[in-house]
Amino acid sequence: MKWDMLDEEPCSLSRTVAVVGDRWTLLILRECFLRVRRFEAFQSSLQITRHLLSERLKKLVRFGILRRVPYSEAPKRYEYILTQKGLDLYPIIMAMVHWGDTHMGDERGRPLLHEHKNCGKLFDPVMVCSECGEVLHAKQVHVHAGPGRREVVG
Amino acid sequence: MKWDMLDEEPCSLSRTVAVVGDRWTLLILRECFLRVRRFEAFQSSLQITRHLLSERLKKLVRFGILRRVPYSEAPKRYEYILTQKGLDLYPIIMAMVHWGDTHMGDERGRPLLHEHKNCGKLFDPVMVCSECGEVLHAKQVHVHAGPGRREVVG
DNA sequence: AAGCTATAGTTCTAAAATAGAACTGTCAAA
DNA sequence: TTTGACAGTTCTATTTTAGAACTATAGCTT
Repeated sequence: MKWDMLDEEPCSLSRTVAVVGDRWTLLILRECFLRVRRFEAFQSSLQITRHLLSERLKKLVRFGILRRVPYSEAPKRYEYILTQKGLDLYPIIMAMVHWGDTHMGDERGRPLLHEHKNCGKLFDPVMVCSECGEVLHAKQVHVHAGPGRREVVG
Repeated sequence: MKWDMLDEEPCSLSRTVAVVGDRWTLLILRECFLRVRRFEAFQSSLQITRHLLSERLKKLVRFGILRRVPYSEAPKRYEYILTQKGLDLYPIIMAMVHWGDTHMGDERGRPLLHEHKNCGKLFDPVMVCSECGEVLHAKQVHVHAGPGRREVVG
């Protein structure tokens, strides 16, 4: 499979993977959610090569996940800010953080704790059914072909 | 950064990314959740090269996400089955599917629909706070350093 | 005015990962 | 005895990534 075809597959997972399915992109997004916005800041906190950082930021802008916003004229400088489409990636990032907390921890405990401002408590993210509110488990879900399905499933 | 160090970073996202942060691994996991279990089945449905498929399956077994279970003696043949650790990746996969449904759809509609067996309805996955049950948004979450934090955040 | 620093990149070469195809080994069925 | 299914492994060519150096703009320092 060629990767430039991945975002046209009849599969929502493939299409998401086409955009955020590589290591650096996910780490860049982590920084975005931690309020990092500038080229140098991404570079020094991630130790990513400048070349790849430049590439990935362009791609995220192209897909509408980041906006490139000028913060200084003369010299022209820009920062990268999450769009709504980008903010909507939050559940993906949090699901990954939570899985890492649960299954990849060491004896030192969690690197970060998350507080929900609405209720004031430290929390874990939980995925529930939009209809009944119950916690979701893979085995309780049945998959149907939808209208956008062609030959490949997903 | 070297990728073999990524799973030792003091960051749960990095550690998760070290395991499932590449395109083929995520697509293989999609197939796992769609009940695919055998080498040939993965290969033909994904069009992945046999070399890489072999590599990725080994890695997923090594990290305890898949179990390699014999289903035939003479000739010895195995299938790959999600462990509990693997099943726990479901929220990540579903979050990606949902983002793709929302932001990467085309005029044909969704490729797949999901039915929750418990309530019988077609649903979307929603991420909520474990403490108060409210829907989570990035801006309502405050991040604290936890005990396992060293220098890098995440 | 000349030189240093900060920021945001681009360009180059070497190393690593992936694609694509062919090959191996085991056994069952025709 | 030959063919086919299954689960890989091995090989070369191409693409991607790493790592370092370089470019460009402008402010600040001496």
